[in-house]
Amino acid sequence: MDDTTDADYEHLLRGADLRVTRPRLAVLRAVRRQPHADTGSVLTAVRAEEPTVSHQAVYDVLGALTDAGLVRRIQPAGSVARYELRVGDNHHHVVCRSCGAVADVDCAVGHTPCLTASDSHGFVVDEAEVTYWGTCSDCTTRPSSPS
Amino acid sequence: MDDTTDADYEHLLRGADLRVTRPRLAVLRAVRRQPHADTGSVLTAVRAEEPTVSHQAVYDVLGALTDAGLVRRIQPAGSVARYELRVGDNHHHVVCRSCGAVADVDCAVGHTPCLTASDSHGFVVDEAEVTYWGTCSDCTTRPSSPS
DNA sequence: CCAAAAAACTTGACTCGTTCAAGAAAAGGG
DNA sequence: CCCTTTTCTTGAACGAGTCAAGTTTTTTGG
Repeated sequence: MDDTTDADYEHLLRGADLRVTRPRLAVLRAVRRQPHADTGSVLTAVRAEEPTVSHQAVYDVLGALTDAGLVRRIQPAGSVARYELRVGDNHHHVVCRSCGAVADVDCAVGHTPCLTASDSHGFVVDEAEVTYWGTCSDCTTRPSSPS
Repeated sequence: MDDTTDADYEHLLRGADLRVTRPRLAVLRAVRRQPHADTGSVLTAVRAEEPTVSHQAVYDVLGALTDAGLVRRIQPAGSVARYELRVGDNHHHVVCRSCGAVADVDCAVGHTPCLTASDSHGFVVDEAEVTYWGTCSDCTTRPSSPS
């Protein structure tokens, strides 16, 4: 399905004027394997392959990749920062109020749905982010039982 | 424009089965005066009227009022929690990427716009939150000049 | 109006995601 | 292969928010 290789990630990094390093490749692999992973999970996953990578390196890498537009950072209210590789396709997220699980949702309307705000108070708007809130199927089935 | 009195707030609180206390009234007044204020600002504003109120009380009160649906908590990525009195009218927010300023935006489509996600992966969705990202007029005029 | 029960508040310590700073190591151009 | 720049390691620090124990206030019922 997604057989992206390290060579592909190299091209991505170079195209963004970023040096190719082992920590960065490991972070990209980790985020691909676990979409919506938080920094801690990425750190754990990275260290499974590269045991010497520091937590600060992961913060730096995720920041650099986010600035370069190679990964997307989301942060639903009440959650820590989470990262994903799907970028530039205007998709949104459903978040479970009870367990915090996140899933992707393709935009209902198709393209830049509610993008044009009626009155944006002088703001120059460049993105509309939609977050759906609800309860995931696990939490619906098994009410009030923390993971 | 908004001449809500303490008596009105009393009714609101009692209607939500919450006791009427000086800290709660002070918090409601503070949030009315400064929509989108963060907890720290609310604390400062409250202490101008009630100097002995603890920071924990403000956290408790804002939590209780949020649970009761009397105030709404928003938390754009990269920001601390902010609170507002406008509740239950399905409005959204524009957030300035550079200075973090927040303004209200009435829903472009009118009512529950993108609410129906195309495929919600088994989630039971009860709310669609829209956040517009951009640059406020101040930051457009005066580029890269921190407040 | 007073007392008892429940809810709310004060105080102070603490957690944890994230950032800051200084120096060491690695990447890439010449 | 060396030099410059970027990136990474190490370790301390910051700050929003939470936890816990004990006191005060609100409310209800006598």
